[in-house]
Amino acid sequence: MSGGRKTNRMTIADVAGHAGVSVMTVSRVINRDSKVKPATRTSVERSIKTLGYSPNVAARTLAGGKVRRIGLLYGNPSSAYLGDLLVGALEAASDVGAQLVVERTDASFNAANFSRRIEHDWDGLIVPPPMSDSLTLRQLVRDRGLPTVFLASALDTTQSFDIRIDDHQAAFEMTDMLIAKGHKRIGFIEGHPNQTVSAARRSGFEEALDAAGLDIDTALIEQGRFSYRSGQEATARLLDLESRPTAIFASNDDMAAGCLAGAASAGVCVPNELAVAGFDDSSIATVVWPPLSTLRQPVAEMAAMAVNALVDAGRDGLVATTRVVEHAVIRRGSTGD
Amino acid sequence: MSGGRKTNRMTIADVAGHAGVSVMTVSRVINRDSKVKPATRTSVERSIKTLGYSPNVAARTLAGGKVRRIGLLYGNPSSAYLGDLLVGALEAASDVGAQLVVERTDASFNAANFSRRIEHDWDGLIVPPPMSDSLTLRQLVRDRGLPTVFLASALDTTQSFDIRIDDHQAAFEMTDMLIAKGHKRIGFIEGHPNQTVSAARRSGFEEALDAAGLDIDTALIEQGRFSYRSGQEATARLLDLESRPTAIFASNDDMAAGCLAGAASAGVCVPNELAVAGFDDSSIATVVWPPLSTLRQPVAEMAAMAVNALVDAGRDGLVATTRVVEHAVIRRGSTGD
DNA sequence: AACAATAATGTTAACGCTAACATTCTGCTA
DNA sequence: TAGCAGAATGTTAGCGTTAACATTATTGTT
Repeated sequence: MSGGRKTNRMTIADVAGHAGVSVMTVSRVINRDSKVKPATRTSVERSIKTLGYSPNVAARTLAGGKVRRIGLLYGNPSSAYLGDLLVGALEAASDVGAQLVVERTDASFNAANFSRRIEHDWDGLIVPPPMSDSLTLRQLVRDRGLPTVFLASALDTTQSFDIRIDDHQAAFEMTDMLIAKGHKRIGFIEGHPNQTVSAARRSGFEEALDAAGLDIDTALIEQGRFSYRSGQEATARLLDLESRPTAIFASNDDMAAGCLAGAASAGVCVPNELAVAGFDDSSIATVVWPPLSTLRQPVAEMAAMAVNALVDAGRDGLVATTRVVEHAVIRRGSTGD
Repeated sequence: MSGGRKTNRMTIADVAGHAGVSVMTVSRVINRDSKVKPATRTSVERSIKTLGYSPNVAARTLAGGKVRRIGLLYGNPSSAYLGDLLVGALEAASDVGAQLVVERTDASFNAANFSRRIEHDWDGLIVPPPMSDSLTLRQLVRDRGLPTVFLASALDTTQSFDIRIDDHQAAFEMTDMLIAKGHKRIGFIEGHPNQTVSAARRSGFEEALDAAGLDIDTALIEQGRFSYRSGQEATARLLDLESRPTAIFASNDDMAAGCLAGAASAGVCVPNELAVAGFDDSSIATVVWPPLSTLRQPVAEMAAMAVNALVDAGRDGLVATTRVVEHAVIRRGSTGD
């Protein structure tokens, strides 16, 4: 058996030896201390990679007197997202030896209880949707001075640190792709009215039509709520129209999946008679048939960025900015690709 | 306020001073070591209470040489599971001051590279499905003496530490529920032939029919692969039969969702003309319409149990056992509840 | 009463890391 | 080219706790 209590896990000393520097230099690299020569930093980073080293949280906490605890609010019902999010955050956290503390919260979070958590449990916070659209929450963390990263909100703010994709542009590109395939009557299922990304995606859709010289027919635009059911119902209505759309662009994958079901029960064959596109590239996209063409946002990377931003900001606090990351149009069977 | 992280918290030494004993005696009291005179124990406990002392998790884990770093293999494509799993594991880990290290692995994992990780990166390992069915992996970790918990495998082994539900019994109960609703012709969509739970679930299904005095009609049993598509296709075949089933029990929720789609395109109304049941209570279950009746396994708790088992076992290694946890039949719209 | 056992307690050295200070390089001035 | 400021790196000393071993009480035995 493993008997020996002395596990030979990599320590900072091993890395130091491998890189031919002192442990302190390694520590500086890990902690993003500025006073390290780029060449040294690179070499140390290579050693870290080679040896598969990752810092020991307990030791850092003990020695540093600090706690690098990052809270992550979750409660996303369409929670394929959650898996990706956690994986990305966890990987980044383990690289820098931070601890991830997850917390379930619904929209009606309790501000008092929340304050206590801020006080005692978190040194930083990551807020994914739908909570990232909460102005109350944004205000609260700003007041309390808690470094916080908001994910995937289309809120137009310069007061907080946000990481998101360009939803407008993304929707534009997806619509453009459909137009390029020859579709002229494209249905659109809008997202939940409470979430800021909904409007951004819709405006991207409309701009693309406009740019292609196509009319914006409001009869083809249905209000959804980001749920499978709402997508299914919206589709039923769209397929009931005098002149049916030949494509439907749903504002998320859940609704696109609902759309597929709606098409099936209306006896409409996807993608031959109807092209369907989703948004998010969540796990549901490849679980349905045909697999959904959709728009990928790099959820895991965004989470990793959030962790790194918080860790980097440790000393000086987070500077309010919005980082817009790359998205990608993913073509799959539902649009005949 | 929250700025002052350098708290003058009580340490074990303060308690020792106050009680007039050595730090080690205090440590023994805290750790419930038997070899402490009752009088001493009482006195130390009083001092602890008086001073409001509570042990420092970081220092304990550092000094204790217990399991600190727990690997978690992921790569489950139907990854609503992943979110739950990570949340459960993360919560438990943060309670005991353990560190979670996630790692993506596909079935064709590289044994050599894996060994290195065992050597350096993990003190314990959690293996969810589908990897938990890998005999190769089981052998590997056993050889290397790495404490490992396998989740949700129906593999019949006494050699490793497993946490799972009773798939056979669970499938039995679900089937029984359908029978109780008056269904006499129940279709069954079996899981992927590579995964051990598939057979367990099928045998539970068959036993329930048997117990109710119903025939086992092999025409009503379709082979699936745990995917939406396979569920959809199996359903198409089942609904094509001379005498259709009035209910279909799919071995997981993905296939049940596919079943819903298959029913819709065949113009069969769920639940009026066909009851549908799934298995797992994954997030897809409540995302589709009607929401799926399904069988819940407490994924988050199982993950938490795994973390705790690994931490507890730190000293003496994990004793091979199988822990069977409670499942529950969840009734929702797809069976008319 | 003297002496093993055994129980109870104490001492010392890690655990892996970082703060604070110490030292050694750079590049650049005069 | 000596000399110096500042950048880069190194050294030392803990952080609070427990493992392992060392020592001292206590008990029972003859």
